[in-house]
Amino acid sequence: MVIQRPKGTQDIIPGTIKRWHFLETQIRKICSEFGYQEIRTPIFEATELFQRGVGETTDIVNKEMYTFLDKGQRSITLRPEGTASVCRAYVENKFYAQPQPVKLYYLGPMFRYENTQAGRYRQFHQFGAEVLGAQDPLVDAEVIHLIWEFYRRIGLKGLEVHLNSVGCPVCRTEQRSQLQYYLQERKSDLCLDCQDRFEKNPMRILDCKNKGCQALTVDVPTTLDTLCEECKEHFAKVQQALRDCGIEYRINPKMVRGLDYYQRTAFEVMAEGIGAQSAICGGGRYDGLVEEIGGPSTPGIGFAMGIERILAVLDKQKVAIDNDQENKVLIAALGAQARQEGFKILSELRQDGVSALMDLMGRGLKSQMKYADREGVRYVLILGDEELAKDAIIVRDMRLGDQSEISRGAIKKYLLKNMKNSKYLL
RNA sequence: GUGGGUGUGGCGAAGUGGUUAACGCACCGGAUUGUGGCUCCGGCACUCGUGGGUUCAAGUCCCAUCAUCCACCCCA
Repeated sequence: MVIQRPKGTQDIIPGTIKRWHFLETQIRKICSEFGYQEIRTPIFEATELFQRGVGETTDIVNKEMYTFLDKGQRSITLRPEGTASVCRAYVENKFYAQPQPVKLYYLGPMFRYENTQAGRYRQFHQFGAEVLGAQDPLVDAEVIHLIWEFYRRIGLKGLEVHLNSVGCPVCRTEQRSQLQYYLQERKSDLCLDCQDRFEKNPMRILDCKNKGCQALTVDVPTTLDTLCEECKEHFAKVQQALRDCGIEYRINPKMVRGLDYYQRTAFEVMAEGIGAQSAICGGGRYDGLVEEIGGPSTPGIGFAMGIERILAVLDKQKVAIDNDQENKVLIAALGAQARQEGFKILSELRQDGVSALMDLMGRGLKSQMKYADREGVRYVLILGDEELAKDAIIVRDMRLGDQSEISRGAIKKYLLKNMKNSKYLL
């Protein structure tokens, strides 16, 4: 039997890699402009990092991790997200001793053992950024601004930013008791998941997708109703700063993210038309996380976006990615001697930085022309016995459909003169 | 983890029990013995996802299994 790729994985093949390159280029560019430096952390980490960082009550840790014992009996996990690793690296490399804040971004594969569906894979890719060491609400706005500007640049439209504040540990206590008090009598009407959440993580009942639970929680005290004074002020400043940089957002007091580490600001970006998995970006503030994994008390905020989902929206909105592969040259050689000579010319052109091809299948001239046409080649250099004898070569311009015979030594000069886009020549 | 749909050549897609499994696209070659994009002609299938079973006979029916798609849950 043919061996297939594992469930939920993909081969990113030449036909689509251009779109990845486009996004990767835009990501590096905007991060550099906003003052973020790339960090590359291991693809696998000690399992405990995610248990403590992401949280024991989350679905990610409970049922979605790729965990195994290595030959030294260490429990290892393929990273399901990037934030915990970045925080670990911040502590391990003593970034807290550098000027703060430390602004980092990452781009790479993540792994979650889930059932696949549209926009959901087991190996998927995230671009994320984190700011560590600053609690100023302006930082929250800067991070969202980066996201907003990135989507604008790559040409996505009609996205919605959902914003909320889930409070700090102080308001969380109040939130929890008010919520439990309110729901106490109707606990039995909640879905089974929510009955479970009632003790473990009552806040998550707020964004349960179950219709019955939603009906029961129409008037519940939300995270915004129970914010402490400091959190309230922080949230107000974040909103002011967002308005100052022209970002449209929608407050959603029932949005609670599924990772335990979030505090205060939480946000998601939603897109339409790509199936049920419409969140293309999620993030928030996690002021307790660095300390949780053993570092000094350090505020932090960040986001992650799914590359595959962005690509899905780009496809859906038919955003054109420009193609910079132009001005190719193909050498059409006829006969053994011409092939040998043609190969020499090919290598010389390549040394001059010209994007050049040659037939490698022993095709006849007609087929080589066809091949050139399909490869989008602009110039075909024809070399046969006749040309060999005269030390000449025919240059055919495929777009104009005309051709002329020139001397072998004049090839480079001819191409230089005619190729509009001279970046392909040294 | 739960529920539904699908699985025929590189891709798309007929065929629902009975001779050598249509067709379209792509690919290769020819018509034009040294010249592309159009046209015409021709070529290109060891396993109809895999493994069992029913039957004189299965791509067509049954079971299992795998993959894939969609949805729930959750998330990027």
